[in-house]
Amino acid sequence: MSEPIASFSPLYEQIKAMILASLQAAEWLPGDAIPSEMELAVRYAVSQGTVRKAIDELAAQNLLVRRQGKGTFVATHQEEDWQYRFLRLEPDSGEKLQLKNQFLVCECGKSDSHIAQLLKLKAGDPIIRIDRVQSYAGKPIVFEEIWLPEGRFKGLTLDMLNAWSGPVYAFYESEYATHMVRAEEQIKAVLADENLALHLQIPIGSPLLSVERVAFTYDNKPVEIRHARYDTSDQHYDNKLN
Amino acid sequence: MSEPIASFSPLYEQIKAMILASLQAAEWLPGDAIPSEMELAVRYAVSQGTVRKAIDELAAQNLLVRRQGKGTFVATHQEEDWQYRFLRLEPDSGEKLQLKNQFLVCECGKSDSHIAQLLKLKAGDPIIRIDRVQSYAGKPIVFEEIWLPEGRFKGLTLDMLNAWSGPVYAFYESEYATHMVRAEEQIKAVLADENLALHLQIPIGSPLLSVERVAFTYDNKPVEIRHARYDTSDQHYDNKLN
DNA sequence: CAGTGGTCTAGACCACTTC
DNA sequence: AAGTGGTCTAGACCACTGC
Repeated sequence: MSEPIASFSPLYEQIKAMILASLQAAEWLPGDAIPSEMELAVRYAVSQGTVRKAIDELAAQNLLVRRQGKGTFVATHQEEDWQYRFLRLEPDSGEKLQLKNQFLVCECGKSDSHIAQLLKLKAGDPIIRIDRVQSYAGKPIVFEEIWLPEGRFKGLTLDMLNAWSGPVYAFYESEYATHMVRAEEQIKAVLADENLALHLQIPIGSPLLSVERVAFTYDNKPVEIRHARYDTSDQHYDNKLN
Repeated sequence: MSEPIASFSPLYEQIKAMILASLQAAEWLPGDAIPSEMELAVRYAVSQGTVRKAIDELAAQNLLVRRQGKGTFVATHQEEDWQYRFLRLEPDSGEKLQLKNQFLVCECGKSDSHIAQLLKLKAGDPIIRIDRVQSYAGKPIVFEEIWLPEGRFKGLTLDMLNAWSGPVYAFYESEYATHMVRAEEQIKAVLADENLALHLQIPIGSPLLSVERVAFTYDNKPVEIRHARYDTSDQHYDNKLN
């Protein structure tokens, strides 16, 4: 009888947990429809309203997408309007940002202690390091370093990346069954060093936005580190506060 | 019979609109409890569940705060944990940021066309301009210019600001019945000019985060412009992406 | 027309706060 | 014990999609 510590957990939370487990277990894949509310209600032996509340919250977290008349779908970075869901950079003009990708480096190495800690690995664990430049209107405006745990992204090569057109998160999804759910960014202002100046074709000492991102999958596991530098001469980082 | 354009509006949306209207009309003030779900259900002649859904969404937007057993309250910037709800700056150390305020300027003038446009005024309309510096651990790290429409903030003086201890948004709330609901920020990297270098006690040419904010009240009306510069040597702008 | 999600209701009961 | 929000149910009906 001793219901210990966590004093009380509503039914819909348990349903949420079970749906989440199915997502983690890849029982339903990104883009797929999950079973209807009625089916899930039967499966979990609860009322439709309870399933509904569970799905509502998962949809609010952007893990699921509801489409009236059609069903409820697993969120995917492949979708049109999801393409650059985590990108907050925006031209000052208000136009839509269209980025052109160029991958420069993709090599395997050993992680230093900083990256290892962020990815919850041990220092020295094998890691993939990618460099890329992104251009807008012919001008390079983003230089980005990416670190991935080699275990989850075995066999990744520069050629695969350059063959891919579209967002990197869609690539991870389709090639490595890894769906990014959320991310945390830490932003600073820095000065361009020689290397950055070269890649972004700007003078040394130009101000740049430094954006360090950790991205997470379903189980809240960090699986990607990014360190981007944005040239914000003609664009800005856009943020809504609620 | 001609239900025109907006084809369909659920009941709870209409309830939301009516609650919002009461908030705008200051029928319930920040910090106050609004009537119970049952009372509202009677008032609007709908079921409790419908009122509930309306309140749920307003609470999700941080306009209302639910407290089990106590009631539902109008959100306020006076609350402990709401003090710096819109401030995303955070020490790299992970400690809690404790800012010390110093107001430098508070003067009335005429708005230029840029500020006027953002505040939806006419160029030349009277406007209040405030400068301040904020320090952490004895070091000045934020320089901020603030613009307010003179109409809504009549009689604001430098002395009033310096007499106030606490967040500016709590001040607006208690002195000018103006509650901020959301804000939009545009962030860039810039270099410190002579003036900024002086205020932040850093070398000219140091990299700074430029943060331009527009803050809105209930009716989606912009009522405050801020242009802040953050020294991000030992702190960063923290952002969560979902 | 059948199937999906979306809205609305009415009622029971639980958890938390206050008196 | 009374009052608040929180959970759960069962059932009716509406809106949208696709066959």
